[in-house]
Amino acid sequence: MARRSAGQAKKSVEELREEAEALRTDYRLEEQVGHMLRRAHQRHTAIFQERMAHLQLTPLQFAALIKLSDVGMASQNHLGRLTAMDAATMQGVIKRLIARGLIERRPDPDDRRRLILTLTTEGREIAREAADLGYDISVLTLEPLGESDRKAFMRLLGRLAP
Amino acid sequence: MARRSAGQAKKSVEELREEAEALRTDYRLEEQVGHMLRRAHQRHTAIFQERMAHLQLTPLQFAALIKLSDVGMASQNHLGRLTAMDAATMQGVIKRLIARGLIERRPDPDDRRRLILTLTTEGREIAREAADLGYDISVLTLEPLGESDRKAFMRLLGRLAP
DNA sequence: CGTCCATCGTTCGTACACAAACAATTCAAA
DNA sequence: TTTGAATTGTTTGTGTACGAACGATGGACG
Repeated sequence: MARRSAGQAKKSVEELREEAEALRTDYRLEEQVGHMLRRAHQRHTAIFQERMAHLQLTPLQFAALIKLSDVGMASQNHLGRLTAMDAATMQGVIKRLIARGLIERRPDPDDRRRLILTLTTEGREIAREAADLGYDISVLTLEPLGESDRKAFMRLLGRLAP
Repeated sequence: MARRSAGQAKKSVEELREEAEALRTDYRLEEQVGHMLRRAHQRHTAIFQERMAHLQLTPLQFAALIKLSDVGMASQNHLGRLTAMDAATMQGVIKRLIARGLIERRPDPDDRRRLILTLTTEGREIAREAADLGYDISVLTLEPLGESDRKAFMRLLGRLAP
């Protein structure tokens, strides 16, 4: 894991200083997975924002809409798990979608803890339209890669996002 | 019950329904780059948080610290560009690092718009310690991949984060 | 010399992201 | 059957993320 120098008995101050120096410039931020993942994600959301501008949907609102259209209905927490959002984040996302009239929320008669979410008619329309754009956005995001690189990347990325 | 006859002029209700179904499930959220990038990034920050817990550094605070230790000194906007943060985000990150006494800020005598950032002694120490952990975190993040897959992934990811 | 334009840092508003604590409810095990 | 653990949704607090507008400064141009 962290760099360890080969086992030697004693090290001079010089050697220690040199090692420390090497260690300092050795770690390059722009080559680290985390930083690159963040930047790739930044680029993707920029593309997303641009293509989804006229629908005024954020990536998370989009995800919730699409997923809800898949499963028909779901409780808040359940939809959150399906879209990889925690309950607190879901709170805000759903609130805004309800305010826009794309989603409806009603209590579950069988379990009074639950709130059942469904799409409104308008929500269904927007979801359909958005899914089309979603496809374009994915293509644009992967544009810098050739066909086979694209497949390879998606396969590997899938293993880092279990 | 629905018998599927090959190529016919008219389509049965069954067939139309099946097509619609196929179309609906055609766009699968969990297979889209954006969603997977987001989840991979989530996983990485979880690993980061865990390993960096005792230093109490967030990924962005870490990035600013490391980069500033690389370049010695920088204006806020400049450091922001080096770490891929916009000016508004930088504001908060720097504010918290100054509050913790890891960074110092003083006006640039040559350009009165600029604020020059430098590490404090403690900031330098923390940066050094954090860089070590940074290695571990990168390794852990890429752990699900084998050696050659790791290299391939980083190469491809680099093209999506220009 | 003045004017226009870019850059610097700041603030405001919106939207994630998630830990932590909470009340209400459900469910399982003693 | 009653106690206790787990689940559901909510709120609070901290920290990104970024568009948009702002005042102050600097530099290039005619």
